[in-house]
Amino acid sequence: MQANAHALAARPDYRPRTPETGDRDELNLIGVARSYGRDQQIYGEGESADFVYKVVSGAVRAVRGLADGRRQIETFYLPGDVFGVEPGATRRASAEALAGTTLIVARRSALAGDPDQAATLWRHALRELQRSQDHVLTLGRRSASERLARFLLDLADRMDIPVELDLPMSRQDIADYLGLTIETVSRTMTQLQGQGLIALSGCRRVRLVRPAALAELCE
Amino acid sequence: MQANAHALAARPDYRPRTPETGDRDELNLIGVARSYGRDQQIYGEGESADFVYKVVSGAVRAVRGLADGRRQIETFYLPGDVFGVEPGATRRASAEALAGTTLIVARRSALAGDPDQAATLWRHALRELQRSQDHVLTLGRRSASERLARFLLDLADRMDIPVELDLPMSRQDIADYLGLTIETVSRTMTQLQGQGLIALSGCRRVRLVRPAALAELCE
DNA sequence: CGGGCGGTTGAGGTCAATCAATCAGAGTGG
DNA sequence: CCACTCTGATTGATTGACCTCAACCGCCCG
Repeated sequence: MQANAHALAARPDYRPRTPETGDRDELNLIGVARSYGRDQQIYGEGESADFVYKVVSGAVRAVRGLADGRRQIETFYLPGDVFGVEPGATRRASAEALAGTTLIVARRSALAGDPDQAATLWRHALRELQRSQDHVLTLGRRSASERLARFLLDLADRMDIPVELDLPMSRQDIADYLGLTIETVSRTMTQLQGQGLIALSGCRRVRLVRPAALAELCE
Repeated sequence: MQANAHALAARPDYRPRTPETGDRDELNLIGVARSYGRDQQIYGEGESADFVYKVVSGAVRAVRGLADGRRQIETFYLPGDVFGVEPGATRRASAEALAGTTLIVARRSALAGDPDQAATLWRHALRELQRSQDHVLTLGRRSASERLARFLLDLADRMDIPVELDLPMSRQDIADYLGLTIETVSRTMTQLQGQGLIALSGCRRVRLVRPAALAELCE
């Protein structure tokens, strides 16, 4: 259970992504808390989309798979994030806990009535759209090191931890998020370390030594 | 001016993208019509986001540029599509007409009052999120030929033209949308033609000869 | 006929993928 | 405490898909 589970304060940053939106706003989701273990599925592709979720602690990945086994992680959800709103009635991706994770679960239909909650849900969805569009830019036009630099900065920003971060996901997850292979992620990580931009202590613990230089990498 | 400017009928398809959402719903945007010439900018990155738009005829690209000149097209807007809703107060991408294009323009603030229009706007945004997520999957995990096949099928589906389609965009636009170079797009196009999957008559006119085989390509 | 623009084709280079081996850490059991 | 194993991460060697640079083509228009 971490301190900054939600209500992250707005703050200046070397790479502010959404200066005009302030920061994530609170959705006081009325629902029950549920806990999930490592790699436990929260819902699967094709299931009916009856619930929305809010991350209290832990982290979640949204995954889509191709028939031949290729896998793309669409996004990671961190504490404070709301997810599970779909355009249609069924899930377009599956959601899986990265580690011990607790969520608040609410019926989607229960939110439609409250205009306040509906508006907040709307803002969350637009922010997810924004994220997805950033992701498109990253996958379409960036090199491996640019992708990784961006990923680390983004994660640090979202977790509200300026320099020292504990990756909640495996190398494979990072690879599937960035459209790379696990080997390339690993190589690029050590390469960034060699350039003195980051420092690794154990494969999950990353210190951003020169965040400004990292930011420069992805312009 | 084409026949199917909006209100595309729901119909079975070899690759239905959103069976449960039916098809795009009508937003009777109250506003003025405006016309734009080829490559004319509708709005630019960083400008304030006061208006929303609906495509009546023609087509629009949403573009983001990196400092070194790399360009990513986030999406194309076709007749019936609504665009211009942003998470924040400023534009995150610029919008440019592909050819002669007419739009309906409305103040965003004017829509907030009408709950009906707000709900439709909400659905459009969710659909755009879905598109963006499909785009992520395409860019992250697909080969050049898979990307192109998917692009052509998607376009045919959206324009409601089963097999014979007139591309409203240049090779460069396609390349910037698919995260490829113009040369690779060109080569892949002739390769698909060589395999008998498509037929080109002039570089803008494409006939999907074996759409099922194309669909198979992207599984 | 010549020029310009968008598209195609070709040759060679590069970056990330693939294939394969090794390493590090966590957990288990003797 | 020390093997032993299992899983995830790293490193190395090679391949291959796409990019880069460059020439050429075809069409439109003056």
